[in-house]
Amino acid sequence: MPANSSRLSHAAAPAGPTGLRADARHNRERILQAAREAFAELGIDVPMAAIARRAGVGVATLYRRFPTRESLVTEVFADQFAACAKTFDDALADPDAWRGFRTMIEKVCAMQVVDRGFTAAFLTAFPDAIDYERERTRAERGLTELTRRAKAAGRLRADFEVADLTLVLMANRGIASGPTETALAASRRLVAYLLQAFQVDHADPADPLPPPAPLGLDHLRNAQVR
Amino acid sequence: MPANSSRLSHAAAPAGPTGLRADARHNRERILQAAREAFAELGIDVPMAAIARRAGVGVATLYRRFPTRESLVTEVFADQFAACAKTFDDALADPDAWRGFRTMIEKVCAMQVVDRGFTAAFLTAFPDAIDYERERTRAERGLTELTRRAKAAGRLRADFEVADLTLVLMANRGIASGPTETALAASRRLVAYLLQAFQVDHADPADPLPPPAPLGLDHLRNAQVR
DNA sequence: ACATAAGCGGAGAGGTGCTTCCACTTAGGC
DNA sequence: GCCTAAGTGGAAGCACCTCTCCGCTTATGT
Repeated sequence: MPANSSRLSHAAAPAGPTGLRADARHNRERILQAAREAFAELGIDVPMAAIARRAGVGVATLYRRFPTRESLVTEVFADQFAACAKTFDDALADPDAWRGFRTMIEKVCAMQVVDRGFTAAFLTAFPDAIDYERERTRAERGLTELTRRAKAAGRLRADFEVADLTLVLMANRGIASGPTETALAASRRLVAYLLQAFQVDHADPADPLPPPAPLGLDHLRNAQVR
Repeated sequence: MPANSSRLSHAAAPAGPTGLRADARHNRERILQAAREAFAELGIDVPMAAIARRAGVGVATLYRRFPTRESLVTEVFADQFAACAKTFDDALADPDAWRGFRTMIEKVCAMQVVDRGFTAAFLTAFPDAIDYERERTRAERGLTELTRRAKAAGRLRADFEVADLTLVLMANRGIASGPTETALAASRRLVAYLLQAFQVDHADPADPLPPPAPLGLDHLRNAQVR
């Protein structure tokens, strides 16, 4: 690749961020699809080779396109993020503050169970993936607002903290093993219990909650749960 | 080792199950101690070599004494089991059925958080470790009785299922990452919420729980949570 | 059609953990 | 003190995963 620019007609192509050859672009898609499936089924730790095999390409191709596991995960869960963000927006748009709050929790927890690795990707988040950072801030803002509104509507107990949402996600994560159907049923029941406990008329002044743990969404990082 | 039994005075020794040479017995203790620490700090997946190093013995020694990781875990968590069993007994002995039920949950959850790998050992349980099986049956019986009594006392909601206790443990397991102090605080708060939801006066007939997931204590097996 | 850069796959280097083998050391009964 | 079986540690054989290098293939503009 000499700096000599006498003829650059060749490498021109679509020039955009997707300036890939047609076949390469196609392969990229296949890899993403394969990774999506593999992550969902086996968790984010699946060997890169397994993804490559499933995609029908060599490992080298995989690595060329996504130099790090992180970059692959980031890309794969991009739309999952979008879905998650949409969930927040929907919740915020709901005129019934409590219903918004409630369905938000229910939906996110279901997502978490159905697609293993989603949480890991979203919250465990590789610290330096910029987009994640942005999304997370956005998420945190939405959650705060949802909480505020649900309290204002007089349905959410006053001693509920935004950090408790992290608590829910972490707890729900513990549920996400075993066959999806079972896990989903378990998750639904757990969430139902928790939502009942979160309602204002269930707070018992004679029996106050222990202080909230200092948990931010980023505390799901050290995912070492086994 | 010729079958010739002309002089068997040698290999006699204490003959009991602990018929080990003094130094070997000593090493065995050191291994157990090291394993206990390692499991608690790093989880049950710590490399065998790490345990050996910490114990100041060679890997071979470790493997000779505990041919499988399972056998080591079984041995290490034996007393932890005893503690757990005692918790059940205490709970059953409490004249206040609800208090018994409640403190049982609180204590077990705390144990689960403080000593990672405890759950894994106890519930994930290697299917064939006989003692575990027995302990688990015993545990299940105790839990059933505790549940029954708490309901009879009119404090525990009627639609609570014994399987929900598994739910609590699984949820709590999701909490157990991060520094112990934080995890403990989080766990305490989660448990408090759940206990409130479990009380009879919080059940809302207009808003029934989703059906319980078919979870037995043994469903914590496929521990792949990450 | 052809030249050329882009793309490709597989082999293999390097790292980590599990488990076994084997030559050496040592406890402990005589 | 001596002898022997019991015990020991480290090295080596596997298996698995990550990531890179390199010679071959193929799309694509002219």
